[in-house]
Amino acid sequence: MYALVDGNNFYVSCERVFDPRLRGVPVGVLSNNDGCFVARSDELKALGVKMGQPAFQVRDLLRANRVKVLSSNYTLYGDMSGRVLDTLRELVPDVEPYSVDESFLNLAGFDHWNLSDLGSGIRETVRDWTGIPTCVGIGPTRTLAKLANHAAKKRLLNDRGVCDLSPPDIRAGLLSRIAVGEVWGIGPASQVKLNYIGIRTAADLAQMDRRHARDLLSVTGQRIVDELRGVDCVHPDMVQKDRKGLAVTRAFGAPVCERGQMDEAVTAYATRVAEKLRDAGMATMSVQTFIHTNRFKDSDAQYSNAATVTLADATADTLAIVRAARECLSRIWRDGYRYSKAGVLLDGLVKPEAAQPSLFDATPDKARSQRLMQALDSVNAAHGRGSLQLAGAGIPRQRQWSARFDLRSPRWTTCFEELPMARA
DNA sequence: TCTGGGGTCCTAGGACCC
DNA sequence: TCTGGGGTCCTAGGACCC
Repeated sequence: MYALVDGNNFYVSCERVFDPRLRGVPVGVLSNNDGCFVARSDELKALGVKMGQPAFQVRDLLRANRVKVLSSNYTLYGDMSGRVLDTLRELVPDVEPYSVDESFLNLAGFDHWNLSDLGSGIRETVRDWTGIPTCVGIGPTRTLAKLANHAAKKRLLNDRGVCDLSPPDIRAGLLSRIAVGEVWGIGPASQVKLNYIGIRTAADLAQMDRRHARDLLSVTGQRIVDELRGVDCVHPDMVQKDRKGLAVTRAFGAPVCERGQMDEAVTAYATRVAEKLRDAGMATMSVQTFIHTNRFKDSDAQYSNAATVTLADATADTLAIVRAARECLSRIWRDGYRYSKAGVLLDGLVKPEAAQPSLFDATPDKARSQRLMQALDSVNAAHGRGSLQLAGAGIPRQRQWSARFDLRSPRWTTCFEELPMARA
């Protein structure tokens, strides 16, 4: 059996832990650049604001209903996510983190427990220890646990925030009440295909011929059918593997029209992605840079392009990655456009020790590079990210391209200057 | 005026080889 | 009119996830 524990409106709940004024009122958290809603409280959902909806489209609604709108505070959410994970690990030995707000628990060894009670206990403990409300779904496979979690959130069986689909009869009844598009792995495109042949509910999909599912939706579809029937297929993405790629991509706070500005942005993104690379303990063989204009502005001339540099030697050196990213940019840059976004992507990551050395030893002084990167990382760890950076990344306060976070809450848990104050 | 970011897997098709 | 066969590897693009 598996349980899926999922934070309710996670980003909103993180904000509410530290600001009681946000409780009981409509609250929304915006994406980077204060663009789209990425988290909504129940009150905001009730007003009809959709996931991913651009904020400017609902400005009047937000004002009329005095909606509390916040920029995203990823530092806070990351820290709270870690606290929830620590709590879960106190309760169950085998925890598989799945996303910032979701974890699967492997309940092997809990056979003699009442699983509903176990789920309730987990909810209460997480709530008490971290302040984060969750829902718990339980089922024989991860796909069914995920579906159970959906049912718990929508209160399809009860309003206790826990849904246990381990009894087969309850499972069969519930699956027939859930649209096929709610099943984990069935997105809009697959849903259209399935509906077209008369498959509308999760129960219909569970009864579908496996081979037919494979023809229609590839092996992924076949796996989903098996999982819905209770056959554990261990989703490949659940197995802890080394990361394959890394990216830093950002929309600009204001359009970029000058090469110098773009050079700064690409340098800053490449610097950041190199930090993430070293943090993951990996090295990269290839660096890609892309730039594009605002596709939503029909009145603007459109341009989009990307270039890739393949390195002779796997590296995690900021200088080498920045150099490659800027070389890519010089190949794709065209004057005369209003660019809205750029990104630096690393692909084909390798463990540094497993990297195949180049025949021509392109980086003869690896030790020197490593010492330099260690020095860079330790200064930035001690004094905050960006304390020590390449001159080409521009001066932070003068970056016209950097994203807006006008409504960001304090970093309550990770920054001494921003700790919450209590008076007694 | 204003429309996110960062991942994974799968498949088809091209390049290349003998 | 006729224009090998059968591999492998790599990449781009689609679909999906949160």
